[in-house]
Amino acid sequence: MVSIKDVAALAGVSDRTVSRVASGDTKLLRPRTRKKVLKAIEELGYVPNRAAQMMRTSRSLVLGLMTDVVATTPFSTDIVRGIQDALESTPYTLLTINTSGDPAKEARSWQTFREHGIDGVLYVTMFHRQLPVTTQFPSIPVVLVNCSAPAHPERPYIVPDDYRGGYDAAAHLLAKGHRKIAYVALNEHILAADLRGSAFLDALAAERVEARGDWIVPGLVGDVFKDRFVAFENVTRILKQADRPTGIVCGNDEIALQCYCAALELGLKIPDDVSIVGFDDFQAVSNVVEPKLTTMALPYHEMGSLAVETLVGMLKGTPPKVLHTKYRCKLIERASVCQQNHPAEDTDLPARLTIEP
Amino acid sequence: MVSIKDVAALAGVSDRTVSRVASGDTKLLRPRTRKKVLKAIEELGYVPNRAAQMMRTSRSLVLGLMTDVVATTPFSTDIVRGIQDALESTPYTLLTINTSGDPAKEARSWQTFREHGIDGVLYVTMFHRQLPVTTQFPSIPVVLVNCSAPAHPERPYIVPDDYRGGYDAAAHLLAKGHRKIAYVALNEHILAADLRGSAFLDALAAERVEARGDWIVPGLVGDVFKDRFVAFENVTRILKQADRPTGIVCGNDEIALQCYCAALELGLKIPDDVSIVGFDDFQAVSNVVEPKLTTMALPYHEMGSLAVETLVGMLKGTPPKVLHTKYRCKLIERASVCQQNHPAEDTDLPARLTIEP
DNA sequence: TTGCCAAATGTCGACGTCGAAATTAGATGT
DNA sequence: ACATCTAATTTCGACGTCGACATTTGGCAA
Repeated sequence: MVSIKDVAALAGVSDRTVSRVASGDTKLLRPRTRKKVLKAIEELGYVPNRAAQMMRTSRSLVLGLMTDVVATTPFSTDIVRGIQDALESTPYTLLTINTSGDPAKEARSWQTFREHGIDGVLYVTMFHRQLPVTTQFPSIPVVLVNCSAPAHPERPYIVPDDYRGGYDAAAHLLAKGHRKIAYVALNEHILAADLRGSAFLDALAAERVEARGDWIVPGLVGDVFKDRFVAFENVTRILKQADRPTGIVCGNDEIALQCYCAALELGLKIPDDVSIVGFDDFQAVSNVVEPKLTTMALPYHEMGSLAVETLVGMLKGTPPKVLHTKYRCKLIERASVCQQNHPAEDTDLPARLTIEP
Repeated sequence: MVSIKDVAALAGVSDRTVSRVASGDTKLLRPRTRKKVLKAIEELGYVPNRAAQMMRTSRSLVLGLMTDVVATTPFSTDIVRGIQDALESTPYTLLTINTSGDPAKEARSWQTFREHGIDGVLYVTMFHRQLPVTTQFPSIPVVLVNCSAPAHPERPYIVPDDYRGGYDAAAHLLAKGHRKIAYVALNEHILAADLRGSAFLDALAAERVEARGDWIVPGLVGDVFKDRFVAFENVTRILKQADRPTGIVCGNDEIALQCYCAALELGLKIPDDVSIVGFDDFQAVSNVVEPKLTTMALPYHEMGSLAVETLVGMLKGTPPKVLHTKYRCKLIERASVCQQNHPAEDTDLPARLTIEP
């Protein structure tokens, strides 16, 4: 391994001078010396040794990415992409560990991070959720992404605004004139399901539209990670009714995909007979189905970038401006929703609606 | 930072003894001493310092994962999962860098790896492809995954057997009695498209089944990473013909999804009117569409594991048993293919077929 | 009890880097 | 030419660990 000393010998200067050149310490260096050293570095193919730097400075310039299954799962890979993209403009590198959601493995991972002298950690979960109070964090900077830790209010976190996203998804159908709207929910064990579900109800209530109980059905059942899709059956049943909804809000894009299958198999046209709104903008589905899916995009990429920005800021000593961020979702309008000119008899609204602004 | 010396002081032994305990060097240690040191380690929360270890031993116990976009793309995340799972049983950790396919970034990444004293590298591509001859590798152990480097025949690689997969996919439909089979191809710029495509033709030829030119259509067009799906239009056109195929082999599962949309919209039943075989077993699609998709699974997880095994072996000094591995694909039978009892008039086969075994 | 040997533990130094402090080179003014 | 001052460079040492080697300990046979 070629070290700073080899370079120094070749360039005819002291090792300390080489160190200065290598770390871009331009101020106290004569251009002539600098050039001489640069040439020697080039010639020998010298690369600084991070381990040695770290021993000296006790900073590793490595960040830890701890995920449950995010990094290996299709859905939230955009968080990772956002993180990596943002890391580009920093001196940090990323050490990735996947815990598979196993607490024992998580404990071991923290230890590994400590061994590596990780400067800070991005703790990312696949589903938007609250961490159990038992979750412990070591005393290094950590930014939570897609999850919050009620037991650790001092830890910054970044989550999507699922409530608002759910609200806006329903509102979109309402704005397009739909009044008969079904909702196919995510797995009830997920926080996002709760948020989006109650937002759906609130959005309908705000417009004085009835939320029919038999039109609110689960799309996924069973334990998280072992759940089963049931959207197809449930939606098929609903769409077979003579009086069927003209629009469906789905808990995610896979559920929307099952709705597509159900609707199409029944000979219904999308969006004319049924309009469908997805959630997640999971491109492998949303941009492939025909007609293309209108869906609520989760701001994963931005969340990842913001997380890096926040963490790097903390490492510089700048506390985050906003400790807890709820990132807004964005509706991606494609072709699965149409304007609904609902005939009078379809709208079963209280008269007072007419005096609404 | 609590070091080996602090522990030594507390336990009343020399630092060297602590070092031995910490590295699990059981042989030359009295159990009593060991226990004493272990207690001190526990008490102080000592964690070995990898940077120091590395300086001493000049091995980092870190592997580099260099990807083009794999880690951030839904399709081949199983490779990463396979890698991470296999890493579990080794002392290695993973430093991840994503090059976005940018050669400049790739060069920088190699440098970063060198700085970190990476012991070996897993070089993974999203698509099965051949690396251009311009691709350079530094002189450390590297295992290529999902790609090969004709210019570097000494480098081990692990790729899927796309040809055989394509062959078996077509053979499956043939075995089920289908004789009128269409093929919707991947983007022609991808190596896998080539392999699977020619395998399709060979499989049909082997059974003396005609491969109709107008039933072989692209499913994706445009530059890789910027391509556009055209399977829907193309398949719709084919399925509208009076004489239409009873089975379709698809270049991947997303193309299969477009076939679903096309077939269902035309009022055709899957699998009774059209049987469909996908490729990739991209679960977010294959296990969600209704009926569930029969598809050729790429052995991504196994490829990742084998890559780690190979690399770790190389680091131990064991050269890989097999330098270049083609991993077999596996057909996942679900519900999108049915037995086809083709009437005599449908088969337009040369008479000599009757004398085939 | 002594002597011997293997087992157990200790001492020392170097890995590559950079902070602090010390030294030298170069510029400026007289 | 010389003093003075700043800019540029060098010297020195320590970070935590473990390999090589040195030393001590404990057990056991004579």
